[in-house]
Amino acid sequence: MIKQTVLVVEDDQMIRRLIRLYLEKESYDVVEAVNGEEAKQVFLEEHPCLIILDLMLPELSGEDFCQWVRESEHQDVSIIMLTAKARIDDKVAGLRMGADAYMTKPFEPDELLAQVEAVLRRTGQFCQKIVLDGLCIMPRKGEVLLRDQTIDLTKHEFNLLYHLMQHPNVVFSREELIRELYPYDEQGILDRTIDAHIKKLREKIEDQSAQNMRVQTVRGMGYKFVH
Amino acid sequence: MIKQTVLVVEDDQMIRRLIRLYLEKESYDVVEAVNGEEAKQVFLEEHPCLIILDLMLPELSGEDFCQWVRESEHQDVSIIMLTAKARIDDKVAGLRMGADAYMTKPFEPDELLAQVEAVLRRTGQFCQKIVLDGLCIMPRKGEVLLRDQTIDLTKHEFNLLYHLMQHPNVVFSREELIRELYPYDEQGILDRTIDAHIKKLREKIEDQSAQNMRVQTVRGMGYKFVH
DNA sequence: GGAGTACTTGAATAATTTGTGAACAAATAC
DNA sequence: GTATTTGTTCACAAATTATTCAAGTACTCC
Repeated sequence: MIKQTVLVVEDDQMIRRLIRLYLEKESYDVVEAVNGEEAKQVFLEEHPCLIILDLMLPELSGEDFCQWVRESEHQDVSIIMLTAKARIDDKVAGLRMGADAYMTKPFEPDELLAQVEAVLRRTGQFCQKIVLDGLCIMPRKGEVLLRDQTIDLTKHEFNLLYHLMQHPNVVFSREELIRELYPYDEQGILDRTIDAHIKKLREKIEDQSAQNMRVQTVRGMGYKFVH
Repeated sequence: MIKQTVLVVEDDQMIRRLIRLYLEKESYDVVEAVNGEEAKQVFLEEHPCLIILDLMLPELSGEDFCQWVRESEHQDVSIIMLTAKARIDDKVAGLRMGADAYMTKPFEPDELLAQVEAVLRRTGQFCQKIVLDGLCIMPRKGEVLLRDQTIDLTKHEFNLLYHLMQHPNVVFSREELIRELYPYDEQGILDRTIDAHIKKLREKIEDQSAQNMRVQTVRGMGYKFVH
């Protein structure tokens, strides 16, 4: 359920689709752009973990887009360059420009996946997020966004929400949640304590306008995050 | 200045020497091993931040050494695989085994250097500088500029800031920061010590006029550099 | 509708977490 | 070797968060 978003910037629709299919099979979230200008926009909206970037683009070249990313707010995103050029100089230039890896077309999808995996092994954990119904939790940033607005949660509220959002629609007993929140010493914590945390969590993440809550009580069983 | 040791594991003396020369020209510290067994020993003694690993080795194969490293205490070291094999499957297997990059012989030294740079940039040992909100840190020079003014940081303050700035907005627990600051002997260092370093760091890098600090406390979780 | 159980809630209290200055220790420079 | 800088711990205050309790509300099953 934790997804990593990959932005594919490629003007050839067939290749874009191919990459999307392979990535989705490995359960990445895929977003696309067909040129550099569109890529900028999508990049700012989606904060992808990884960009797969064709260098030959209309409008704004891959090189320029790469440079723009490296000067941007989220300069730490990973970039895999993809191009028909096979000359060493291009590869060196691409890497020096800030790419993490460089692949030449035609490429084996398996090789691309292996590259994606290798790159995300290094950087992936920092940009993981779960997005459900306008609520976005980013475990490594310790941040929760409700409709793009940051909301402050305490440690236990955060961990509670994170655990529930990792398994939407699954009911967890209070006992299980206690074990989750107090990994070392859960003894003596009462069920009522979980109720109290759920209450404070709800105050922060529920819209009172909505008829049904995100975190729902399952009478006699526990709580679940519905989606 | 952060010391960067590269371990070259390669049985062919000429290639080993060639790589050493190129790396030393870029002022890396180079250590060598001619087979997997020797590589283990040197690895444990020198704690390199990068391994350039030939796969065809006597005694203990590159694959086995790679696996051993990934199961070891310092499993996060970067690995660039180097081999005469050019088949896609080998490349995929190498990357899946935990390599960060894969190069086939014969290789262009420039390309190898570009790969080294790209890999180290990603694991945070290389980059020339990180600039965020008027604060610029240059790891190779060991220098920090606040609005173009040099500021003096102690070793720990520097490493702390560098690690936080490498991953802006990511929360690091005190425990993680201790591991980062005391890579070989973290035992017995208290959380309070990190607080003390953060305090002194803040005195040096925060403008008291600004309402929110660059280095922020995330209660119950740790610290992060916000951007 | 009533009894019984399960959940919610707000307030009171307890516990934890962080900031801070001072003291001591260790490392480095002179 | 001494002086200076840097690093670590300690102790306490302040702020925040966690937990429990008790009373109130809602739900379910007869």
